[in-house]
Amino acid sequence: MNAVEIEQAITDLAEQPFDRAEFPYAFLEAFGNKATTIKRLRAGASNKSDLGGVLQTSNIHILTCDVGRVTQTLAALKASPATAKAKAKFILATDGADFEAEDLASGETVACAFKDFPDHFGFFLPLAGISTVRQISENAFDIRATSRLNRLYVELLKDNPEWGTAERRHDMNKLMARLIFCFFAEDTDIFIGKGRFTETVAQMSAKDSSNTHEVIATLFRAMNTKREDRAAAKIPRWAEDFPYVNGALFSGGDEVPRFSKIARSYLLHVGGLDWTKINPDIFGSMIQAVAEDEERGELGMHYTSVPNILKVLNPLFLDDLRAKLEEAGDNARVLLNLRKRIAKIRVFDPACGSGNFLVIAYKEMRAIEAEINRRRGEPDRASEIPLTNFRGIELRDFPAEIARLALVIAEYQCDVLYRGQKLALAEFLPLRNENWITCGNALRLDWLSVCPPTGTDVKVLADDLFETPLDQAEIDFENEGGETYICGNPPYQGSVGQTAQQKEDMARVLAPLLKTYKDLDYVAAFVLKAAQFNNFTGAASAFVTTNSITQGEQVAMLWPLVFKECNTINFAHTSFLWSNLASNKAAVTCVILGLTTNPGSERKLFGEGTVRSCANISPYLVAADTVIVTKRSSALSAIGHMQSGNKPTDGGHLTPSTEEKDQIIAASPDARRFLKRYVGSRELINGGARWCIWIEDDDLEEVNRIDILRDRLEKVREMRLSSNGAQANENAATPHRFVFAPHSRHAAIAVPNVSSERRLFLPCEITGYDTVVSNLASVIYDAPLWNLALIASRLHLVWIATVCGRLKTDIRYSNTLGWNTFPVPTLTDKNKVDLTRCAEDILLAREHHFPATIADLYDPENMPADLRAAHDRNDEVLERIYIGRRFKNDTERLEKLFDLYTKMTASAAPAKGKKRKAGANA
DNA sequence: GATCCGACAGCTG
DNA sequence: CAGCTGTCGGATC
Repeated sequence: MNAVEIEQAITDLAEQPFDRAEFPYAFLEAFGNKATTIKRLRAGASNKSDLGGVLQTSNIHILTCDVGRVTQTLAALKASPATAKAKAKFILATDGADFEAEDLASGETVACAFKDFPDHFGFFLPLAGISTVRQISENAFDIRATSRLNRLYVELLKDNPEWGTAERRHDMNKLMARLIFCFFAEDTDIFIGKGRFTETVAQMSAKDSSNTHEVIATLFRAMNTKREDRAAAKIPRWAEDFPYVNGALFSGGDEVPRFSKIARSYLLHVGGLDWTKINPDIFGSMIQAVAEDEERGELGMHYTSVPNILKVLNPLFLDDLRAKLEEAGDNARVLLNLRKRIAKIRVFDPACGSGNFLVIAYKEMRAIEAEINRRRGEPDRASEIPLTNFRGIELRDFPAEIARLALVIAEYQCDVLYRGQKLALAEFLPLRNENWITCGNALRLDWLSVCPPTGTDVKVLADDLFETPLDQAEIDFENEGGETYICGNPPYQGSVGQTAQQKEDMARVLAPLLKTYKDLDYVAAFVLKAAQFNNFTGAASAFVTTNSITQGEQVAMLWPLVFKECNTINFAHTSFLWSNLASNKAAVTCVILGLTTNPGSERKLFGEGTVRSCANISPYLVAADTVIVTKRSSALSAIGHMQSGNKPTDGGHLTPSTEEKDQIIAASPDARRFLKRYVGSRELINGGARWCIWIEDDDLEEVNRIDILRDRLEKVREMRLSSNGAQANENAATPHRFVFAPHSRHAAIAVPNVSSERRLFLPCEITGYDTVVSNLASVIYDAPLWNLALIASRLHLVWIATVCGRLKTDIRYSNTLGWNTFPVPTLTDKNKVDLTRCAEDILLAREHHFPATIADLYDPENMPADLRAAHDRNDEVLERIYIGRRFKNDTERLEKLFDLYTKMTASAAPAKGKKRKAGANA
C-alpha cells in the first residue's frame, strides 16, 4: 500500500462507528497488513499481548478500553512487559472518543479525539514500512490534502476523459491549481467567511451534482472580473463576495469539467480540510505527483527534504547573509544596506519542479529581513523582497503552475507571520499577473533570457553563447545590480537510461565542446550550463547531483569544461543517501556541488555532520589539488596487464547453478568436460561455487550431440538475437562462446569489480587455470605475484577509492581508471622479490583460516591478527619503496600518488586519450 | 573488441 | 522490511 491508499483507509476507519473488538485489526489492516497476518493475529498465534489487546511483534501494541480510561490504558501498555519483549515501536489506546499513542523509540506522543486520528497518520507511517524524512511525517496535512486531491483528479478524469488528453492537460492542471488556491483562500480569510468557497459550491450546486461545474465556473469568472466590471459581466449575486484575484491564475478560460456525484463529494471533502496548515515547500512536491500517471500515489517521490535544500542554500548565500546580519548588530544604516542587498538577490532554479528550493530560499530570506526590520524598529514594514526575483524553469506544466502558487502562498504566510494577518490580507490581492516560472526545457532555453543579468547588453552576447536564445522574459527583475544564485536538484539519468529527447538535450549542450560526452549523466549538462552562466554573469551556483559526476570516467569529461569556464568548487558535500516518502526509495547517492568564479580563500568540504576548511576541493571531492585522472588502455607503470573478465551475455544459459550443473552431468556424463568453475565478484568475496559451460570451437561438433547442452546453446542464441544490444546480436551465431572471452586455461590474479567500502584492503585472489573469471572481476593472467602485493596495499585502495567510479558509495574497481593509472616507482628486482614475499605471506595467513572467505577474513571488525600483520608488512615494504618510510595517513598517500601520477603522465607519452592536469582555476 | 555504469536490485537476517 | 552489498547486460568508445 502506498501513502495515498493508507490515508484513504484510515480516513474511512475514523468515520465508521467505533467497534472495540474490531478496531485493532481494522487499524492494522488500514496500514497495509496482509489478510493472512491479520488472521494469524486474530487466531492468537502471533498476538503477543499480555493485556488482552493486540500486539504485533516489532510493530505495535493496541488496546481498546472503556470510555474515559484512555490515559491509564496507555500507561498500562507502556508498563507491559510484553510490549518490551516484542520490541513494539508504538503503543496505542483508544475508547472510541479519545485516542492516545506513543512512539516508543522517540518518546513522541499523539493525543487527540478519535475522529481526528487520521490527522496524525504520518506518525504511524513506519508501521507500513514507509520510512520518511521528518518534515513529511510531521506534516500529515499535506499528505492528506494530496491524497484527497489525487482522488478528485482521478475521478474527474474518469468522467471527463478528454480532459486527460495532451491538449486539455494544461486546463486540467490549471483547474487543480485554482481549486487549491480557493481552498487556501477560504480558510485564511482571503475569501470572506471561513469555508466560503466549499460552502458556496455545496449550497449552489444541485445534490445530483449536475450543475457543479457551472457553479465553479461562475466563481472562477468572478475572481477574474474586477469589481467595476462585474455588473457588465453579469456575475450573480451569490458570487459577488468573491474578490478579484486575477493573476494568470484565473484568466484564460473558465471552463470546468463536469462533476459526478462522487467527484462533487470528493471536492467538498477536500475543502473540509484545514488549509491553513498547508506547507508550500512540501505540499508542492507532493501534489505534482497527482498529475503524473506513473507517479500517482508515490507521494513526494522527488521531494528534496528541507535539510538537504539547506545543505545547498546555506553555504551558497544564506550563511553569508546571516553572518552579515550578525556583524550589523543594531547599526541601523548597516542593517538598511543589508536589507537593500537582500531585496536585490535573485534565486534561480533551472529545474524547479514545484518550487521547493525557491520557496525555502524565499522563507529564509524573509526571516532575515524580518529580523532586520525588528532591529530597526519597523516590524510592520512591507517586505521588499519581490517574489519575481525567484525564478525557475520547469519542464512539466503542472509543477510549473504549482511552483508559482507555492510562492504566492509562502508570501502570504510570511506576511502573516512577520506582519500580522491584517496587513497580510490588505496587500495580498490582486495577485501579480506575470508568470515568472517558465515552463520549458532548461537545457534548450537560454538561461540568460529567463534570468537576465543586470546592466549588460545581454541579447547580443547571448546569441554567441547559446544555440537557442529565447525571447527575453517579459518581466524584469527588481534587482538592478544584485547578486544571482543558481540552485536546485536537477534530474539525474545515466547514459543508458536517457530518453531520445534527453540525449538530444545533452548533445545541444555538450557536443560543441566535447567529442565523447555520451557517457555523462544528464545532470552534468545542468552543471555545465550553470558554470557557463556563472562565468558570464558572476553568479554562483549549487546543485544536488548524483555522485557519479564526481567519480570515475565522468570526472575527466565534465570537469575540464567547468574549469575552462573559470569556475572553482567553492564548497561541496560528499556522498549522502537520498531519502524521501516513496516506499521504494530512489536508490541514489547524492553530492552537492557549489561553484563560483569569485571564490574566497577558503573552501568548505561538508560530510555527514562534519565541515572542514581546505585550500582546494578537487572534482573527486577530496581536499587535494585538482588532478584529473584519465582512463588508459595500458598501464602507466611497469606492472602487469589487467583486463576485464569473461562476459557471457547468456541470459543465464551458459552459467548454470550447482544444481543445474549436477542435472546436466546426470543427464549426460559427456558434458562434464565442458563445465568449468566460474567466479564473479560475489564468489571471490563470499565463496560459493558457480559453473559455466565453456566450449572451444573445435569441440562444437561433439557438444551438438549432447542434447542438454545444445538446448542451452539454442536458448543463448535466442536471448542474444532478441537483445537490444548490437554486441549480443552479433554473437548470436556463436552461442557457445562468451561475447568477450580472453580466458583460455590461465591462472590469474582476480579483483572483484564491485565490493564493499568497509574493508581496509581490496579483495583479491589467485584463481586456478581451470577457473573462468566473469566480467564482474578484472584479471591479470599469468602474473608475477608481486602484482597482488600492489593490489592488496592500502595505497592502492586509497587510489581506487578516489579515482574509480563507485556503485552508491561502494568500491568499483576498474582496470582502465584504477590499475592502468596507478603510479608505481620503478621496481628493482629486489623490490619485486620483497613484494612477492609479502604477497605470499598474505596468502599464507589467509590459508591459516581455511575455509574462511574473503568476506570473513576482511570483516573490518574481525580481521585475524596474522593477516593484519601480513598486510602491515606489505604496506611497510611498498611504502618504503615510495618514500622511504610509512605514510602518516591516507591524505599523505593520496598527495604522493597524485604527485607521482602528474609527473609520470607529464614525462611518459600518454597511452591513449589525453592526460590532464588542471589548476584549481585553469 | 572492451568496459563503466545503473534516481539500482536482489538477498538476508 | 531495511540494511547490506554486489548481477547483468546495454550503450558507448
